[in-house]
Amino acid sequence: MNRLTIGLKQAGLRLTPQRVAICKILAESKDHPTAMMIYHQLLPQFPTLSLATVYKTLNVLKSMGLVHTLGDAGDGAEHFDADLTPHINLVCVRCNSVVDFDEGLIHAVQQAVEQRSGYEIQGARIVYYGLCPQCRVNGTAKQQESAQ
Amino acid sequence: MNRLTIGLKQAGLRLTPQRVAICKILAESKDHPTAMMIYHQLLPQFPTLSLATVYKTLNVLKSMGLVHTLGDAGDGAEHFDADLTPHINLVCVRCNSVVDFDEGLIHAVQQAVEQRSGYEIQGARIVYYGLCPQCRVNGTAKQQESAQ
DNA sequence: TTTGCTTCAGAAAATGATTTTCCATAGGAG
DNA sequence: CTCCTATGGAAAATCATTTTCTGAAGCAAA
Repeated sequence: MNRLTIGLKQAGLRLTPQRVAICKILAESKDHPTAMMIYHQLLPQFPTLSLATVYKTLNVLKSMGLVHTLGDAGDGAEHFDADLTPHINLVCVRCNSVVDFDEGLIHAVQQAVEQRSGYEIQGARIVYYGLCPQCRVNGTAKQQESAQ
Repeated sequence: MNRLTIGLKQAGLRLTPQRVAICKILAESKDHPTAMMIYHQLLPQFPTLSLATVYKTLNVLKSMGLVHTLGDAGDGAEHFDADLTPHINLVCVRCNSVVDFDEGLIHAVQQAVEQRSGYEIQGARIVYYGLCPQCRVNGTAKQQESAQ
């Protein structure tokens, strides 16, 4: 029972096994999964699981503001992030990995933006993309040819 | 002849009228257009223009690093940004508008990230989303139902 | 428990953005 | 002028995501 399932319950939605499982993956994973990744991860456990169910649940969580979307990481699919604390995502353009990164300065940035722009800020998507340390070293051929 | 067309030429690509026109729109527009928006904007001028041509050109520019992509702004389509200087994009979740915002602090953020993460940073996507001042005031119904 | 209403998962079809394929042509090199 | 490659356009293909429809629970009230 984590923040996500509690949120669903408080909203009056049913805690079905599928939803609980999806929430669990989101809450525990550090790799910012896509709907497809969640689907495959749960298939052994729920052989009849439908991708539509995953998408529906993710959209519910998103519309409730319980998860954020990062946009695609070069693989053409939407990545989800259950970590709502302001943080930076580092995307490697070669291996398509996404990792979190904490940088205290961004709190100040958000404050400044909020005050100077007049926007009512609901969320942020701070993504830096480039080569991760590992791919910088490997330097040569692409590790995965990407899914484009 | 702007930075984009020069870039295409230097890469040995032909400066066709279509490409020049697409570059022109990218270089001049402030509203971070999608492929579809560019397509419609050019249709009067090039009645036989194909969406595929727009996408191909945009992908060329993107792979050359001459434009950035912002991810979708809530309308399910990729938005392009020809302004490569580090800046913030503010997305209004109600009217789907995208505006630039300058905040000096982000230079320091990027420096810090680069040094502490070990990543070779090639670009950034810094998007804050929420309600723009106008939509905060109007408060009620959606202004535009999306740009499809 | 039984009745009736509402929500949900799943399958399949639909949608819509983006990409690919194929072909005729325009431009440049020699 | 001739060859060769890059290009635009039309149409088909892809692929992620959404919608529709249906039957099966879950829940409330009697």
